[in-house]
Amino acid sequence: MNPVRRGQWQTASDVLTQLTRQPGITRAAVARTLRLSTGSATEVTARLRDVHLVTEVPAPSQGRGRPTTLLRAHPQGPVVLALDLRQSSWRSAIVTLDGSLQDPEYRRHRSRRPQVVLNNLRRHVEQARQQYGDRLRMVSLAVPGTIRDNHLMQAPTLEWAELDLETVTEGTGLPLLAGNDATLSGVAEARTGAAAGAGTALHLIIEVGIGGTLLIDGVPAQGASGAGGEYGHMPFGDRSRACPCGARGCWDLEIDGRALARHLKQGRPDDPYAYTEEVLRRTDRNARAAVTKVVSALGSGIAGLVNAHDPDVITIGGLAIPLRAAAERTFKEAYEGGLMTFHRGSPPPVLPATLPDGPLRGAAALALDQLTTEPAIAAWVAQR
Amino acid sequence: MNPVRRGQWQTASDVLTQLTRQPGITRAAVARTLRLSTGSATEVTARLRDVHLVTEVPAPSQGRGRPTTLLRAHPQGPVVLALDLRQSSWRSAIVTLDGSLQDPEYRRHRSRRPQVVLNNLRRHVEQARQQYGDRLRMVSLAVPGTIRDNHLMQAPTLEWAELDLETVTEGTGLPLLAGNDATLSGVAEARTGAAAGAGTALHLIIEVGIGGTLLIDGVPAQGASGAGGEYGHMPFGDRSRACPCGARGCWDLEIDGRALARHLKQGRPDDPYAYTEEVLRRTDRNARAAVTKVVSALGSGIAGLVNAHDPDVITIGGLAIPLRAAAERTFKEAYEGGLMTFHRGSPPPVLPATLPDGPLRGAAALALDQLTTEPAIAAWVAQR
DNA sequence: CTATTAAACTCGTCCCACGAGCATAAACTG
DNA sequence: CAGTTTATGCTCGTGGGACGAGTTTAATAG
Repeated sequence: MNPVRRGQWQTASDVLTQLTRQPGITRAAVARTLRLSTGSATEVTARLRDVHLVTEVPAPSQGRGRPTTLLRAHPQGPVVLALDLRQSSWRSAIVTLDGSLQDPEYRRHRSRRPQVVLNNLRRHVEQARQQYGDRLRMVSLAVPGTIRDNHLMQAPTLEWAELDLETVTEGTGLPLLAGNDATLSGVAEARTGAAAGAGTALHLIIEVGIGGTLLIDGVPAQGASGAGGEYGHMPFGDRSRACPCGARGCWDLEIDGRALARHLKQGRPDDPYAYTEEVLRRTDRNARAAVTKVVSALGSGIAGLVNAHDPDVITIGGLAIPLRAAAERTFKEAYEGGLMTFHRGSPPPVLPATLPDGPLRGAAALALDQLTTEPAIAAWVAQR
Repeated sequence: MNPVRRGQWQTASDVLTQLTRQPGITRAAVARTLRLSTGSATEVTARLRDVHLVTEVPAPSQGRGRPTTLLRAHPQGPVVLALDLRQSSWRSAIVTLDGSLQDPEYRRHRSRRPQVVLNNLRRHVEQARQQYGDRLRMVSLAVPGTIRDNHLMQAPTLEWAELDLETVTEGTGLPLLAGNDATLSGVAEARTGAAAGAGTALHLIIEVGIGGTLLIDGVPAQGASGAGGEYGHMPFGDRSRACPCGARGCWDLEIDGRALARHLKQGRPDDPYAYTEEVLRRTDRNARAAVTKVVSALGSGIAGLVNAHDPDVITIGGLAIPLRAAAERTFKEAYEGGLMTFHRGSPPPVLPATLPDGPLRGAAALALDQLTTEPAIAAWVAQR
């Protein structure tokens, strides 16, 4: 990376960051929020146009005054390939600087063997590389498992062993950004979803076990190697229970289908996700009691995390939404009861997540963060 | 705050930040780490000299070549008043941009009544204001309690009720930065102590209960209102036990003198800190067993936090150091046993904190962060 | 004393943010 | 419909400051 002249592209970088964070923003609005003079705004947009980073389209007029323009990603501008790997399928999209998703794809796995799946992804990357050439700058991948330095460490739902994910971009020279799906959906919520604008947000999602992330100004606390956010493996539960993760008393074991089955005195369900949905549909007393216990464990755990992190807002996703809905009162009691007294006056709201394609959007967002840095812009300009 | 010209004082700000983070750094070293050309280095230091922000003293020569200079805070440069309020005393120091502490003071409280103590602090602030005039830019205050927007919410050791701390700077127009002492000592450790250089660090300190903070690149995760870091109030403990904080099953209740007393079937000690030291001095079987239980709760709790945050390093302070030392083996087992399998290959090190005046230094560091921002520099220059 | 080395200084160049003044495109107004 | 109001965009002169090439300086090594 060549040394970039200090201050060069500084304002351009700020403008592009605004654009990714608020797609569809007008040029005048950018100038206002960045406190740019109209002269600077003219200049910086002209420069960004010249280097094929943005285009402008007339904005619908909003009252008096000369109408402004909407900033859009340039049709020959840089793009990111976002991938979302799930248990039985994967999806992808090409993402532009204004955060819009193009060429969405959805494919079911024919085989779930890691090599086969990764090979399919690699072919997809190569194809995008063919189609977009140098416009494709980065590949971002959401995975339902613990990620550490672009390696998959463990993936309970996929049932894969440790694995190097960089094979996906091998040979293309494209940088890869792999991340946990729960973390990435948290990023999406914190930027454009239910936690938009929050300084500190906590995102939690139940599928099999519970995952999540702490977000500070929209940036996930990923830890030393990117494995942060494994809230399911904090010892909120019964120490006599061993968790497949290797630890004991994990919260994970108290809040998903496995916990429900245990309360209902049944064996470990094959598919804890489907099993949870099943139990939620039941109306009998035993099922309700089991759900209540799980919801209580959920609420008090969240309260503990609120005590620790003091978030502005908590977003919950996956099964946490129907679980809470099935026992709102229990949730409220467990949540508020677990808070330190001074939080109870106005407990931070626990909101359902709103973005269905959260992991994909979050993956895209983190990749776009890279593209809008000064060095990345300078590299893009130099290469043209 | 006037709009500051974009990019103005950018490099100057970077240089000053370097100076606060590595006191005693040479001009040549700054230029290298910031990748400044020698021309820019000459220019920026000249400018900083002109506005009384730095001075240079000849550096001891280190081999061949023209000798460089050490950057020092200018004798007429801006300063911060750092205050560290403790249970039975308070201390203060004037801190300059190179992080050196001047005019250290140490006073015991004559009365512990909040109004009296705060009044003494206020008088001290006024005195510093007299002495330093406009050079004094900010007051930073470390408090052993939960802080929220410069209000003290609860302080178990001080036994104070809710309180507005801004009375301390009232009438002076000086900005106040109040923070929890454990959080601030974490800042100090992450900048110049045992966790120096860590991207993600976790700091935990046991006095009465356990406090701490998560630090990302030396910046504490303070949460929505600054009350983050109350790790003692996560439900790692027995849910049947109510905590004075209002919640149940708090970790706090498992790792300090109160826990030891419970294990030893004694009542709540008046001074849990002194009580812990007492028990640590005992060599009888009961005492050892009680300590072992507490150390085990400490180790497995830390493991849970490592699972959640994936820090590079954990620093422990206060009674956590002698407690662990009293049962190293138990600690290691509880800690490593509580980690997710993939962390066990190289568990993040748990290091004793090294800075005795951590809260004071951390308070100073956060205040200096403010002083070295571009707007603050511009304001300083404009005012002269 | 001379060569070597690392760092500082000088100066021309260029990028770009800003502000003042002017131009423009819409919506109101009578 | 013509004039007014309003928000925005454009032009251009100014100036700060980062950079790099070339030069100078102050130390050590031999």
